[in-house]
Amino acid sequence: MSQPQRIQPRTLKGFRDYLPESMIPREALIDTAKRIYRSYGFSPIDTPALEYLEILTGKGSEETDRQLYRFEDNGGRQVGMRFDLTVPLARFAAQHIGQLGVPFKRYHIATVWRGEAPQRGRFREFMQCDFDTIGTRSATADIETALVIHDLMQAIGFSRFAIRLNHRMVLNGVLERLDLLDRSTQILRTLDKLGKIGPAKVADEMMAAAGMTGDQASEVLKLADLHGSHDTILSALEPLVAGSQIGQEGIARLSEIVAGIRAAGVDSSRVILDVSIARGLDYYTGAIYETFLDDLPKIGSVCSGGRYDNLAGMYTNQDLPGIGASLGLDRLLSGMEELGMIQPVRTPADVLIAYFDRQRLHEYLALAAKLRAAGIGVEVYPDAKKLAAQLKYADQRGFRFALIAGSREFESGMCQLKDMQTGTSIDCSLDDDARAIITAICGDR
RNA sequence: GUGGCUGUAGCUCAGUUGGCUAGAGCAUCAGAUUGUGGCUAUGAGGGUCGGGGGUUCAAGUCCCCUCAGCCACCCCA
Repeated sequence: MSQPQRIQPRTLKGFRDYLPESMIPREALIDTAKRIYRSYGFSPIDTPALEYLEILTGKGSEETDRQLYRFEDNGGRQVGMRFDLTVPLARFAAQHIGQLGVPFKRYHIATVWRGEAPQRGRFREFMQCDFDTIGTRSATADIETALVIHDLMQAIGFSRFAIRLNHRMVLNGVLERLDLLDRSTQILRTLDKLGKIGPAKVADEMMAAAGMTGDQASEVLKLADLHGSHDTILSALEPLVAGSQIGQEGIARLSEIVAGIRAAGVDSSRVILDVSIARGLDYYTGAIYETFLDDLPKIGSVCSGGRYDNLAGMYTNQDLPGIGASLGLDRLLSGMEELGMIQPVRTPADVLIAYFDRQRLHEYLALAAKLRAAGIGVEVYPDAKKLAAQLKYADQRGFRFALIAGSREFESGMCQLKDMQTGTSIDCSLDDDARAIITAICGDR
């Protein structure tokens, strides 16, 4: 008799399992995002994980094409796994916009795949939480994008964060004045590293990689020296874009957005005009957003996005401008963990009913049903093990309450509701549809 | 894709210039008069030392390859 050949249980590089203790906060975050998106009228959509390869390739840089998971399906078709949610949105919009009408607001929370080198907080399979408004150039949509980010961050539980706002037209205005517009992609990508490598190295790289003169580099870097109130920065920008109509328009647009955000009641310290953020992606054409945590600036932006014109030009003649942003779910979760914002809970239920008295299973099941009907999560322990073991189980999983009812309790019509955190228990009547238990639990919320 | 660092139990690690059946803490499970968890002692399970090859009388330890993780570049969420 030979031992059966065991297969080593393992996951692919850059792919992960999620245990309950990480999945519970993850789902909570996703639920919060959905709630906020929906509160602004964004509707959910979904698209296939697999697309025809031609849909996905050639949309970003060479780099993104290289990172695309691609293969031939069983029918001999060349297919690829979606790399982000924006390209599928473009295809989706080109295909369905006739039925949807504009403006169209959607959110899309789904998994995407990129075959790049994994690092901390970077994986080959990860989730994006996008929301976008397409079919309008209105500044209202730009304002609303910032408001969604703001509300979302607050709903998640952050008070110390800042949304950094910029406009590509301002950047392009500066480049136009310096006659550098033809190299904007390279220059902006370099500028985007400012927070990481500092102005001196950015200047070096601008001269080396984009062939700029030292004067040109320092002109561009003046953007980074602008600090202060929104009005201060906006007026300081004027000379930097002098003579550029694009730049003028960008400034006008930026001030319109800032004014709108303020009118909606957002504390102005939450929105910072940072005309040095550029975002690496070429397709942004207007407002750009990045969101940083005051307490963890080095983890980078946790919610980013911007305006792009001509989203679906590759697929349709219809003119579809849009704006949107994406919550960096994994980055945010690791940040929250670092800040101690995540409770170590391994159960979604509130109460564990101990299976105490072997004869009383049906009473336990009936009681559980009553509590569930009141919206309380309840687990009935499956085995009539000794109470200590069941309480230990409740403790380790993070149940907030244990409900203890043996023959003694049933005889008196009462049960013990034990608060696992404090260790104290209160007696609750079992009569009247367990009303007493329900108020004791819900009153605690 | 390029470069650097790392890889011993589920987790954090020890393991002397290569030398007998590879250890600890935490975690897990079991039991300590079968009605009360977190603390305390007790016991048990769990490792082909990431995998493969080589050098050697002898490899967790040295060499090569490979896989995986971390860091930087690149890019990005």
